[in-house]
Amino acid sequence: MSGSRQPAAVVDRVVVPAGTTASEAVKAAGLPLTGPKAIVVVRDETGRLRDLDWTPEVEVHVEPVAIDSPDGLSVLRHSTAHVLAQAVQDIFPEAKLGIGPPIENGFYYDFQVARPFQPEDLAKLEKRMQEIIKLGQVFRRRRFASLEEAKAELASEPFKLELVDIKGDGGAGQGAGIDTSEVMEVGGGELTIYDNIDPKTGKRVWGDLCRGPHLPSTRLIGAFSLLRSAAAYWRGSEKNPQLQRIYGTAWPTKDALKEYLHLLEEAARRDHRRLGTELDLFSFPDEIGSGLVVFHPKGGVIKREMEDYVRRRHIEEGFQYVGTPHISKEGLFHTSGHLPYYAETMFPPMQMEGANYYLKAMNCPMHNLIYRSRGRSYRELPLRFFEFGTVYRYEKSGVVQGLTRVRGLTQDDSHSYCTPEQAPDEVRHLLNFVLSLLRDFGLTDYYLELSTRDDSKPDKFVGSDEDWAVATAVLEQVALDSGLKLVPDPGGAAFYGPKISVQARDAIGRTWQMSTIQYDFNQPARFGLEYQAADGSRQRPVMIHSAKFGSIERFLGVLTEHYAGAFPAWLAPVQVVGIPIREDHVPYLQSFVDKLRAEGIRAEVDDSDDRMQKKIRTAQQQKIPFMVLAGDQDAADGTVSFRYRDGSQRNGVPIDEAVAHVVEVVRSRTNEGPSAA
RNA sequence: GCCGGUGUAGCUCAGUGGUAGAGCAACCGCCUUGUAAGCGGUUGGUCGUCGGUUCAAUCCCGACCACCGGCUCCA
Repeated sequence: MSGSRQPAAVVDRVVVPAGTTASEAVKAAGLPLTGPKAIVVVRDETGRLRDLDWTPEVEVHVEPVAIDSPDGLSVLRHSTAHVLAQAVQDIFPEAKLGIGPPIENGFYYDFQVARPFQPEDLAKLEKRMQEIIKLGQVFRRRRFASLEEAKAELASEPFKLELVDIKGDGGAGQGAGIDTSEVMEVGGGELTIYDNIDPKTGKRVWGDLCRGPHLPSTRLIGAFSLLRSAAAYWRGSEKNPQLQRIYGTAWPTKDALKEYLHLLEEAARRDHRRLGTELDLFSFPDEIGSGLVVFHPKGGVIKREMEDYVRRRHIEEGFQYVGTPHISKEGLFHTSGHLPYYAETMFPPMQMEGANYYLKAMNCPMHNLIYRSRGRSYRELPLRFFEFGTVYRYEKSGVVQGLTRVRGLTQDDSHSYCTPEQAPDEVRHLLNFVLSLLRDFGLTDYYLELSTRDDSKPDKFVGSDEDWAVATAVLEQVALDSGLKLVPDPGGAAFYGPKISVQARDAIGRTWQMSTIQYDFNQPARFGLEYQAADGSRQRPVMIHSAKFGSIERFLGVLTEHYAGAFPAWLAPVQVVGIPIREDHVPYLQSFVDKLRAEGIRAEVDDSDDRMQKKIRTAQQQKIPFMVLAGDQDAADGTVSFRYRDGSQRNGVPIDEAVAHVVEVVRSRTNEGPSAA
């Protein structure tokens, strides 16, 4: 979610004369030091952010950074995290400090406390934070003369000591994932603490090991809110103790905070789990088990429309539709190489006739068997298999979530077998195809991620360095050629090869990982896949895995949130509902609806004994694209009257024209409207 | 899997150590209506499951299941 971030105003550099503070220079340049556009830090000539009380020894040119710029917001949030930590230690003196970095739209701080935080605690902490902010405490940077000095001062903070020790190691051996640069200058040779000073007394009231920089004063924290608390493993490893994390958000102004909280509300309103119940789309019966969904008739309509369309498009793009079973003997997954890597996340095997059978967690091994079922010629390549393959994965109990993280899912999975020479074109073809499909469903804003091998963890990946290099280069080139933004994801590759994933932004700016394209040189070798080349020799194909939506279930969830349940007409479970003004208008509307049904439109008449206004309300709540009303007037004129979801109307439309209108909107597969506007 | 929270009617939620209530939905009537809730009535719950404490448990305790928020993980 990207909130109301605005691009930083282009500010001229200001000159800080030797021996004076950055603050004085900013002030001399006539820039604000308070208010919603306050300059809070400066960027020096090396690109490093500096506190406003930084006093360079020689004249420097610096770039003022405003509180509402991306960097300024990070500083604001980082400082707010400090205020939170101070409040926590005021109220819970035994609390030990973890780390407290800014994150997108907010911040968090980790603490070790005797008792996990309760919601009431957050309210108390917010109140204490308000007091601290009101005091206008000053953040002051202080440099430790030595590691020993730092350790002596931080003796009562075991986690901070650990961080200092890590630094003492020379910063080496830090694979465990935490960003120590948050608390200290990695490689910068500096160890600093920020003291919080009460401006009235000049006394130090609190302090925290931190690299900074910080706001000049807590007073600049315009608005903040603590959002939730949760446990988090120290330094990100489940082998370490769990600390209690408090998440919060902070903004330069109350209005900006309000706007962000509205966005969160909007996200909650769109939650597909809630809409799935309200619109009667799907449910997760306890009796079946966690993470296993059933689609109700209305959800089934959307799912079928999606599948029908996607199947047709695959066939148009040269894919051949195949089908495979849900279980297999274990040997198959040994051959493919999946079992050693994923045994823990596959459902445990069942024994039958002396063999172990696994529920399948991936489709590719079975597609490989189809490839191998007979000799293949180079003339067949690229050979493209596609299916809706339902797979089962034993997701840990704590991670199952709605449709986005399930234990049974249907992949729109394809595998292209081609020569290494054909691979770049095939990847390009797939990328264009997946983007066109996403566009067809109304997702038009995306960027790419390139997931590569982590060379420091060779046991997580199989294959030679050369093969990885080739595969990665092919994907990278295609990604670059697409012109889309490309974000690296080191270490994110599957064990058998690198991947491109498409991240799509939804209507309220959240991004979701959708399609993936993976280059795999491993499985063809493991399965001994071959084709006969033009010269008669036997050659090894490469295979390219691709899922367009990833999982049909998840994509339906994403679409539900993207459209807030108001699906485009072509996907809507009920496309038209007829609303009679009076009970005796039902037959008139029924004949209209029959005409629509003859055209394949999903239409019905609301013949309940509710009043017309109530029927409109019901149809609105069900987010039905076309409401069609008819009373005496329309019946006499041979017309109907449209009310659309957005409340707009088109009255007195002749029957045939009305039918043609609905049919046109539905068949166009437009993702807009419909509306009279 | 780990930490915390939650679990009462189809949905949203009250409630209490003495075997339960509202609104909406559903059903039955009355009303006959032109663009977001007409009126009345009825039905509906082993209070997530199992065990314990107690004369008595929906309420207290424990285990399990599920969901929510995170962490970790995500072929």
